[in-house]
Amino acid sequence: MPNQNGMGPLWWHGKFRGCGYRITLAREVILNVLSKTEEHLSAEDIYSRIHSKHPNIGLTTIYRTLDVLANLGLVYRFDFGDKRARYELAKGPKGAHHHHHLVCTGCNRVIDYTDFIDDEMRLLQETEKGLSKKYNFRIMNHLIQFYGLCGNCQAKE
Amino acid sequence: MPNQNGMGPLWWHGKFRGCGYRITLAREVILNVLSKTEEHLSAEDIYSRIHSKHPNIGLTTIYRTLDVLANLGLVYRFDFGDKRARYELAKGPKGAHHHHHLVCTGCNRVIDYTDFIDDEMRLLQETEKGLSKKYNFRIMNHLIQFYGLCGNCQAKE
DNA sequence: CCTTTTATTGAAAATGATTTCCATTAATAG
DNA sequence: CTATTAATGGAAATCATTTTCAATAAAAGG
Repeated sequence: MPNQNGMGPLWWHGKFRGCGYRITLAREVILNVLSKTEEHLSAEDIYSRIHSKHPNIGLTTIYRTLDVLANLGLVYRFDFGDKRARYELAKGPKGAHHHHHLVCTGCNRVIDYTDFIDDEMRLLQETEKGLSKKYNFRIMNHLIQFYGLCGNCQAKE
Repeated sequence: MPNQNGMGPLWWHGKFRGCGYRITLAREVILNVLSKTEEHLSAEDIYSRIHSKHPNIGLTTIYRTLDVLANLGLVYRFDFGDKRARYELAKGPKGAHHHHHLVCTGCNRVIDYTDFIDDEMRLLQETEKGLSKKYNFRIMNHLIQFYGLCGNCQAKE
């Protein structure tokens, strides 16, 4: 039985192999960083966190790996308005809580929220069903974000 | 009385002046292009459409104007995954229909939909109210997009 | 209408995140 | 263990967007 969180064959190895991708150190390390943080890391963020321990892993590889991961659906890519892509594990071994984002347009801070998610999901599912049929569109994913000013940035006004 | 759609002082002149911005030919022309299309134009798209008639309006000005317009809330900026910002008039003189987007990840085509918008808006308003209070966040805007494959791209699979 | 103030502009150069190139390395099949 | 070929890193290239800076032109005040 594949291990769900610790040592041994990791949960994502199967998916990787199934798609013809190889398991490499860089990929292990990158997924490991992502699975250990709640933050929304950019490619360079990941590079920095890795570099001291793995000086031989280049930034290019990080970009490439994030691309693969996003294509496999293991990682979500977001744009929070700070001119660089930011990434989040789609679903950790324990199944991360589904959430959406509040994005502060003042300081680019991002707050994850799970409130109202159930209502949102219910509506989204209905909407997706309706839209799929009407527009002959196979919906794979959705994005919901709220933009505004966080407490700090409101004070600065 | 400011004219709502034709000649004379345009609906947005007041807002512009009020914020200390000047009314210039470039801005007139750019807003005019945006108000006459249903498409989601990029800065370069606008440049192309303008250039033959106004060869003296530079791309830089278009970027700058779109920035001003977005800051004023007259225009929305979107990322549909084709590596360039795309713009849409927030609300024409006649009050454009509020809508959201279906984005095809295969060909980057975008479909505007208005279906379910009422239900969405109702939920969004409740959610916004709750989130504003809980996180002390002043919500100014939201983004909802669905990603998937359009009919054409499904066929190509 | 004319002058002054200063926002706006265009062209060229700079920026910076992301990609591409290509020779080298290493994961996997057999 | 060897052959096959995906993966890698470093340097160079891309390319949308910004910045710089001198020239232009709105708008305000006579």
